[in-house]
Amino acid sequence: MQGDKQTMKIVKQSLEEQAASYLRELILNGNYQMGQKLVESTLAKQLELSRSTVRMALNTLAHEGLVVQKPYIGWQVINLTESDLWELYHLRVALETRAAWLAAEQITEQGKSRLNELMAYYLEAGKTAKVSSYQISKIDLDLHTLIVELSGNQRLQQIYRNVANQIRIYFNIDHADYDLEESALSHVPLVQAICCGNSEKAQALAEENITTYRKIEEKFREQH
Amino acid sequence: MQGDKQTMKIVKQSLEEQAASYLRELILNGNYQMGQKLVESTLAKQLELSRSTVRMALNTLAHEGLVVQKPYIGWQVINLTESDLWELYHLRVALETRAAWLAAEQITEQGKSRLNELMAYYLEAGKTAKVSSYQISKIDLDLHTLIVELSGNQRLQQIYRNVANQIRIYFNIDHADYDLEESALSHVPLVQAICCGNSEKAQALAEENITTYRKIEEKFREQH
DNA sequence: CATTGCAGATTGTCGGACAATCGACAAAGT
DNA sequence: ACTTTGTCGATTGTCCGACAATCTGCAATG
Repeated sequence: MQGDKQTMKIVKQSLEEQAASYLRELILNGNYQMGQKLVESTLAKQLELSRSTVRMALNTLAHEGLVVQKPYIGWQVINLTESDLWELYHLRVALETRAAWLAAEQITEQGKSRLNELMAYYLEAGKTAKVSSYQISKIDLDLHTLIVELSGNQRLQQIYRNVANQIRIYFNIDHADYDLEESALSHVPLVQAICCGNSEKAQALAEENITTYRKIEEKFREQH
Repeated sequence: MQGDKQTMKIVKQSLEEQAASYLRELILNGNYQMGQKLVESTLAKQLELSRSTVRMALNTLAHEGLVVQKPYIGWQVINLTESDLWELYHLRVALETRAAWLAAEQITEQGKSRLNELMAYYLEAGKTAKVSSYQISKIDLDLHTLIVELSGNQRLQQIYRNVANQIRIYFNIDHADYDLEESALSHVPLVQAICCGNSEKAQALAEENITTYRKIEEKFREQH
């Protein structure tokens, strides 16, 4: 009634969406192993939903690339291969470079503050110590996700989210140590370029920035 | 039994897939208008399938961006707005530039011949006369689709297909005349760069090439 | 030892049922 | 006249149960 916003928020989520979100989190948090079988009827009992609803949720996750469906055999959590990582890496390059360009092109004051805030948090965290690649990838993805968000392109954002989620699955099983501070520092020029509205430079830096992650891809190749 | 390949091909497509393909073609060929309502029960009768199966097919098309679903209201063919075209345009840039880079990076003899073959057909068709944007977009998309295919990145290919399909919907209602020959000629340097394995140049040319299509986007803006 | 055939498990598809929600219009109240 | 409320039809959301189609593994067969 007053000027304040009403904080009341009605959650309107279909059961299918809720089931999909639930399973998505389980997969992303590593509760399921890569390639693990998911049986419709079993999940239906666990979630106390009908098989149809579970099936639709799995369908959604399949479209997001988190699970795969083999006809008459079943669903299973995606099993990332070497070539999958290669594909995801190049998709990231394609999407993030354009996102950085767009973000720089139309950056606002609000956007700048959000970027700098997250960057500051990133740098602060970097001072602590070496951490697992899981955490480094999380905070790194947060920053890149923000850049994608600032691109203002919802379709790009949606696709990027799916790509990023698939990458997160891999980082769940990679527990090597990386230097978080070095990672944080390498993002500073990119953030600056975006805030300055220098789109060409932002694009180039974004590409260069991801290229450093190629090390991880190569490391994967050695292991297999 | 002999050395020849057996041409026997068992079609193994679920009813859902068949329904999705059928509806997809209807939408892409302009049999439905943008924003038209699609009723599950009506389609189920038409296709002689159960509502569940139709629903799953519509779900697939929704993930592809061809239809949208509003809870408790229904499904409808996507209604492309100005901002949708803007999003799609930049997605094309992001995907195609990387695809061109990748294609040039790993082009094979077979790839070269396929490219040159299609390019020759393109140039030949260009000599005929002015044609509608529908046809020009079709043959143009064919070429770009081939480049994306030659990138060897299946995920990129999949996403590009969805983006291209959404763009095709718009070209169904844009019947202005364009110069096909000019369009064909503008692609020659790109094809050459890819065949020469000059990835950086191919990337730059791909971006420049799509930029010419910005005219269409601007034209759309004027109309609305 | 290779092939065949069978049984169990799981998915693919269907039809029906009922609740939940939406849009629109009529009815009621001020 | 205007707003609010109630109602109704249409459509989707969800569930259930049933059966066919298919895959896997293993036993039976030759």
